[in-house]
Amino acid sequence: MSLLSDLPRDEEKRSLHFIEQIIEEDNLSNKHQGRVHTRFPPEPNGYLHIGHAKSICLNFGVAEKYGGKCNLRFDDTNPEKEEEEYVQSIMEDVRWLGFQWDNEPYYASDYFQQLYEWAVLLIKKGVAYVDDQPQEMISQQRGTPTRPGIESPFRTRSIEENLHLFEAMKRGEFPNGSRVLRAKIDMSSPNMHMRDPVMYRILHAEHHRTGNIWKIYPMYDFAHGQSDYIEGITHSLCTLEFEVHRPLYDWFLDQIIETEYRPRQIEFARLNLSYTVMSKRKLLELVQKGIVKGWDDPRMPTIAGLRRRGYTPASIRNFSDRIGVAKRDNVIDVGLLEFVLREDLNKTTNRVMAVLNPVRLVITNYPEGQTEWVELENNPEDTESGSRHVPFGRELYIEKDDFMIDPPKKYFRLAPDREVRLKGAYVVKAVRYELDDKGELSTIYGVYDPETKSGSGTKQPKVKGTLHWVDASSAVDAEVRLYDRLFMDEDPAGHKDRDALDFLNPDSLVILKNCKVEPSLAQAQIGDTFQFQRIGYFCVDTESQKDALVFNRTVPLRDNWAKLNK
RNA sequence: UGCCCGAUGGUGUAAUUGGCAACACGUCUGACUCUGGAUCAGAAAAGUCCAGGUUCGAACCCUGGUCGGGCAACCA
Repeated sequence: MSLLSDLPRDEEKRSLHFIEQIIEEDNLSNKHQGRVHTRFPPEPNGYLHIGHAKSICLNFGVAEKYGGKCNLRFDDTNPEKEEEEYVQSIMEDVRWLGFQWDNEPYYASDYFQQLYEWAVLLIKKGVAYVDDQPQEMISQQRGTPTRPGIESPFRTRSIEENLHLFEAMKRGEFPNGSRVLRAKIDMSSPNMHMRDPVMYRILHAEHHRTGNIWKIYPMYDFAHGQSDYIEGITHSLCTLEFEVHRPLYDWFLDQIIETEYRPRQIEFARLNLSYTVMSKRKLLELVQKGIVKGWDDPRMPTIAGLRRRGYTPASIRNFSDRIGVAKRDNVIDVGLLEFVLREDLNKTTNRVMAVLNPVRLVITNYPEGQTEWVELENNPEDTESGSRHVPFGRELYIEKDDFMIDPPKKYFRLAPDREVRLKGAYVVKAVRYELDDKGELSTIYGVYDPETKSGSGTKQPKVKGTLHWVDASSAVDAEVRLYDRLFMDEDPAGHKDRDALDFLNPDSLVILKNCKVEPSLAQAQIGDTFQFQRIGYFCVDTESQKDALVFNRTVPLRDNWAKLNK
């Protein structure tokens, strides 16, 4: 009978977060005739980040769950900060995450005329007035949280004068900052936002959509609720810092609404991620100071950065799902983000062989000049993925870390007189090694057992370790960029006396130029993702070229050996 | 020292709205493994910010504190 019983079984069992509870109560009481309409309202003044992703998943997710709609609305009421470039990137990011907004994108700027008319209405009702005072004066008169404000001398202006002045403001007859339109509410309200808030300011600036038509622009508070109202939004979800704005949101709506319908603002806690910063201001600073290479630098928590890093839309949606929605401040361990990423990539990406820090391994009893093609599974987690053939020869590259002259106990890899399995090929034993003039390991010499070929069916010796390798004669060179967290502090922006930039991780990017990858990777396209066997997940960077491959490390594999040695 | 909001294992989120505090990540064992990955089995870890009260029974209701966050842009 109820909507509840229409939900799929597993959804039904899962407990509802507080916003879903509100929606279901509204549906039960038929508040909006069962209608659910949300919106994601970014200001186009920067790139979207993982925190926005939470909001996107929430707004679109809730709409989808209850058979409703979700609008994309650009909150573009401040022409001085907003740009078309950001509009484009935001649309791209939302689509990439896998969401489809209802209709065309909406813009608060589409409502400028309507908003203006409502402002005139408020003046006529005697609840808005033009203030001629300079900004500093108005700010002074506002008082403090603990001391009431005082009323502006222009507060009692006649309606006619207000109308004329506001008209003149609109016509552009006054310079920036010379006058504002204010709501006449209560200068002694304990809520600072109710102390005659500014509704309109004069801005002789070019707007990215309306050009130079408007000389006055509405403030957020005078635009947002009305925009929601115009679009028929039922549940207007925003972050906690807008909680104190809610009385004002409702007050403006009270002035203009004649219908029973009205949107409701509901606040939830924004996402905080450990070891990173999330404010647009800080992110912009990282870009402008050249600490990262741009908004889409793979170390950035922006959607664009995560995408370039190799994150999948599904992993971000799962993440958003697992972190939940509540009202208490939170700091999510970045490890959770990495967990959902690996969870997704493990199931979906093909395994390939790549040696990041190569050292030569010569198999002395393998025929010189011979190459054989060994078969390797593409993805043991996905039976559909098939297999491929990879060349194997007398000279190979293996990982420097996979050989130790004097290994500790529990080291399962290659060492003098020790045997390991070369993945998909043979068991080899190291017999001797050479050092270069700097004392660095240069070549390992070993012997293989022809009887031990993978898949040959003969009974195999037990070896402790399996190594990845690349055939030296056919290996392809590649550059690999190892990314790590940008900050070494768990909460870089959370220190009163220190700047987040004090905690930068000097090793957040390590570039490896001499990597050897299996020949099939020569065909890899930008954006392709792989698991480099035993190392981690990697993707082809946007800067990669046909004969100058560049891979980004998306996230390393879990590594118990590394943990043991910590 | 005004107003608003919040407080549950290390982290995050639950608790059928007053009925044995659960799930996930992380941590630690062990099994398995031609990825020290994955998978599987198990363990430790909170007695719900504090103090009172109501109740047969309180994480949940009441009172008073404590701590944390937000609010004084012509930003959103």
